[in-house]
Order: sequence, then C-alpha cells, then structure tokens
Amino acid sequence: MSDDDHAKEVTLGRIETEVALLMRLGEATRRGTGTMEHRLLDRAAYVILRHLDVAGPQNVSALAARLNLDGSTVTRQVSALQRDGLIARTPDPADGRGTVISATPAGLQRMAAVQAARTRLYGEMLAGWSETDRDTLAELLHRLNEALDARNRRR
Amino acid sequence: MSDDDHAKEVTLGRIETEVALLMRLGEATRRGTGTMEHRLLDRAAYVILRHLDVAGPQNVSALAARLNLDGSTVTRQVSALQRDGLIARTPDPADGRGTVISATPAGLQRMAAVQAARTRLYGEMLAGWSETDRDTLAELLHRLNEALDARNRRR
DNA sequence: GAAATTACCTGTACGATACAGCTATCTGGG
DNA sequence: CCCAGATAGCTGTATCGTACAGGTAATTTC
Repeated sequence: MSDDDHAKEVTLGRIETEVALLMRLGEATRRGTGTMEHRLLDRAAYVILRHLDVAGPQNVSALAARLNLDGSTVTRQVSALQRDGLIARTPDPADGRGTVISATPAGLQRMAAVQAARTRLYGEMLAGWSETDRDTLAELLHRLNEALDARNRRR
Repeated sequence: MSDDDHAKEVTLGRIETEVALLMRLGEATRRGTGTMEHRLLDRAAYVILRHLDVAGPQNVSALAARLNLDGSTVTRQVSALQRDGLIARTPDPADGRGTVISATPAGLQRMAAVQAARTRLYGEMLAGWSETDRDTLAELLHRLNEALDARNRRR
C-alpha cells in the first residue's frame, strides 16, 4: 500500500469512528434531555413533522419511503401523532386507498419549539467555534448525508 | 437580530438538520446491511468491543460510564458477547464485587472485520471527495463529538 | 463494626422498528 | 368491461436496545 493509500485509510477510519461516536452521543443526548423541551416530541414524531413541514401533506407511503422506514412504522407513529392532535389524516381524494397526512398548526408549533431548543443547544455547544468552521461542518455533513442516502437508495 | 446573528442561526439550524438526518441514515444503513459483515455484530456489541480494544479490560461500570449506558444494559450486552465467545469475564482481583471484561481474540478479530467493512463502505461513499475534505470532515466531527460529550458530562 | 455506598445482576417495561398477512382499492391487458 | 395483479394502509407479532427499580454481595467510611 502506498503512503497515500495508507493516509486515506487512516482518514476513513477516523470518519468511521467519529460517525459511530456521534450516533452514540446523539442518542445519549436525546435521552438525557428527558424532561426538557425535546421530550415534547419523541424522535420519529419530530422527523415526521419536520418532513411534513418542508415537503407538505403527503400519504403514509411517501413518508415511509422518504424517511427510510417501513410503512407500518409510519402508520403507528402517525396514529400517535394524530392522537395528540399534531397531524390530521384525510382521505386522499385521488386514491381511495390513500390517506393524506398533514401537520396541524399545533404540530408545526410543537415541532418548531423542539427545533429551536435543539438549535439553541448546538449554539451553546459550538459557542467557541468560528463561523467558518460551523459553516464547513454544515456543508460537509450535508455532503456526507447525500453520499449515504445515494448509497442506501442504490440497493 | 443582526445580520451576523441571523447567519449564525441559519448555520446552526443546518447543523441540527444534518445531524438529525445523519442519525436516521446511519440507522437505516446499519439495518440495511442486514446480511453483510456488519450483521456479525450488532451496534452495542461493536462499540463495546471497540472500547475494550482501545482502552483495555475493564469492569462493567467503567464501560457503562464511558458509553453513556445504564449498567444493566451493559450487563446484558456483555452476557450476549460472552455467550458468543467474544469477551471473557474474570473476577476482579482487586474488588470482589467487580467483574473484569476483556475482549477475546475472536472478539477483537470480529470487531476488526466489522470495522474494516465499515471503513470500506465509507471509502466507496466518499470516493469522489478530495483528501482535504475527508480530512476536514474527520476533524470537525471529532470536535463536534468533543463538544457534545463535554456538554453531556456537565450535567 | 455498623451504616452507607458500590458493583453487578435480574425482572419488567417501553419505544422504535421490521416483517407477514389482511382488506380495500386501483390499474392495465384481454 | 372485467379480472388478475399491484398498491396503500392497517394490525398482529417479534426483536432489539435501552432504562428503571429492586435485590444481593462486597467494600468503604466513620
């Protein structure tokens, strides 16, 4: 193996390590913020509401596909959200089998509160960072996610 | 709010978004690689073996504290690993209550295989990236994790 | 040396998820 | 136009990772 290949290998190993660590820490953080604002919304509920916010009302299958989840999982999550009044189910006028899921104002408001709390948290954590570094992190994470997503969809 | 503050807010929001997305994609990837090498080791097993590898034999409490997990969780994970011959439990000579957990050669080898498979995966995904970008990503992720960890420990 | 603490284990519960199977509906080839 | 197959969503069931509460044994503290 050339020196270059070796360096590349090392870097990839570091990325692997850091991503694994981030997943663990992220989980722990989510759990740890138990009684706080975060707890208003469990994980899946948050991502569903978020997606409804940016992508608009849509049916269960579309949500499942977009979020890489099984349809049954989304069905249950959506049921819980409906019970709490955070989303509404309406029959799909164009397809009798379908149900269109839309976020309610209460749902969007709740989601925005959680989002704000999380953003604030990142603000505290990254207080010592330069704006450039924060920007670069956002950008590289975005590209990493694109790569991961592309790879997931390919199979 | 000044323009600068606003820009900062936007960046933090992006970071929040991307981290959330990464967690989802990471989960999906882990699940998706069902029949592959990854499956040889479920998530917690992998991190435990990894930690034993870098930090050496230690007792359950130390592992739990380091991995931000409840002691009972580690106990069970360790039991499963022991059943599979990947770790060994020995009584702590210095403390009759304690059990020292150490990775077996089989455990280390299995862990290394998973690690290699994951690293290879990152290599494929990030094939189009410059070495500089990969390096920067590793570095920024590392710093993000430090920040997250510091914040978790503070409370 | 008794009281408080600690280490680990076990029972139990919960949340998120997947897969298999069901029903209702839709769609395309004859 | 009709039926065979596909699709949308729901429900039953199983698994995994995790936490919390409670128990027992060993250790530390005063």
